[in-house]
Amino acid sequence: MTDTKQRLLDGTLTVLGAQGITGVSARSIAAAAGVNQALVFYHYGSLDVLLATACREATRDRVAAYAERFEAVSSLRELLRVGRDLHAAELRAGNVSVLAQMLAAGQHGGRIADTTAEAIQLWVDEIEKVLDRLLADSPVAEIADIPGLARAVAAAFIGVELYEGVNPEGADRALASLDQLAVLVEVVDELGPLARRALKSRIKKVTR
Amino acid sequence: MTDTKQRLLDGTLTVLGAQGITGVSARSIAAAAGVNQALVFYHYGSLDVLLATACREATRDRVAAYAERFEAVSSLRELLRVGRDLHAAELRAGNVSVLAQMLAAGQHGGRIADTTAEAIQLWVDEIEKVLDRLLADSPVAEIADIPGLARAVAAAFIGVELYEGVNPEGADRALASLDQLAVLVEVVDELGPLARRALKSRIKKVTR
DNA sequence: GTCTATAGTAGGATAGAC
DNA sequence: GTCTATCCTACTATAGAC
Repeated sequence: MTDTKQRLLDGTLTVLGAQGITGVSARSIAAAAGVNQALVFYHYGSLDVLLATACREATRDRVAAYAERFEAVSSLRELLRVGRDLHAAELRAGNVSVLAQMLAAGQHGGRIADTTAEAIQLWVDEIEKVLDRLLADSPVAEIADIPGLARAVAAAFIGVELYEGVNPEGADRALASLDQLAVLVEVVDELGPLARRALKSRIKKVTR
Repeated sequence: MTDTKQRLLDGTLTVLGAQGITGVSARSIAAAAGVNQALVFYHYGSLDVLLATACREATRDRVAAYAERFEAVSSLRELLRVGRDLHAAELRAGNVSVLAQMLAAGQHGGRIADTTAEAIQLWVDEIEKVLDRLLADSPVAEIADIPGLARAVAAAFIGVELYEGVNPEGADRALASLDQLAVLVEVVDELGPLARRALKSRIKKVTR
């Protein structure tokens, strides 16, 4: 990967973070990268390809950077904790909501949509592994589709990232309330075997 | 409200739904509205104002249209049901994710950000009323900040709307898993007074 | 209120010198 | 690989006729 190609990828993330998808252009990206505008097309052929590549690489990097922390997660509250740390770190780095911006841009098919779906899947896979591990013995696993739950968690996280952009206090409050809720989930999950058996039988009755 | 002003508002929603925020321009909106491009500026002064107005009005309309259904909700599963119906109806109408598109566009302050925050608040207020009612006697109310929870629900819903755009099957699966999860919540919520008291005391212990 | 016309600007993309 | 220069298109916004 030549220096310029990489600078263009970095520049893409910079612009997405600083101005959002509406601020993206070959010129704005090249300016952020400190290179000539024509090089966007020389190296990537089109803006779409550059955007898609930047999204894919950035997501791969972030997922890899957080893989260890995901592996160490041993409760739902910790999973939320990792999510909040991730959120805070991205905020500081200015890389906020790159995925969210790409999602908005990719609502109508095409390369951007495909790439964004793949990028989200990288996160979903990580979350799914964690949920599999955490919920294996839980009543939750009896009734809920874990891969579906992982998708819900990823989508919800992206929604909060976007919400943060227009209402930081509201987003913090939302995350705090989820943390409080996670306490309840853990308490339920730590019920003794007797209560748990009662719970499972009730679940069976309701879902039958 | 003159006919043309209204047509421009409708046209704005059409373009946002069909092409997303990146497809928005005075020309594309005027074309969708079937009016002259210059009228955008005659009636609204700028694109930003038109976008903000359209978002505000559209959200007001949708919230008003669903107010009755929200009032009738008597369980978390029903709340989710209303959300899914809303989601499906907007999908069919092509009005999908107008709020999500505006959120993406409003990530960096300005009129769009303010208007979007206000629009989301309209949904949050409705959700909060429902949660207040549903969770009044629940252990959840003991520990969780209901307004915060309402914000989390609204943000998560928007995230799923966006996810739907790039992965419809994934989004459906996510919503289905939440429905399954809601069963668990209801079962817990319907525990007898004895079990509930035990739960509350455990919660006190954990949160102390 | 609505139209045409247009000034001025920004952006995608390419050609060709170096 | 990188640069300048440029073409062409699309956009915002305004002026002025009707």
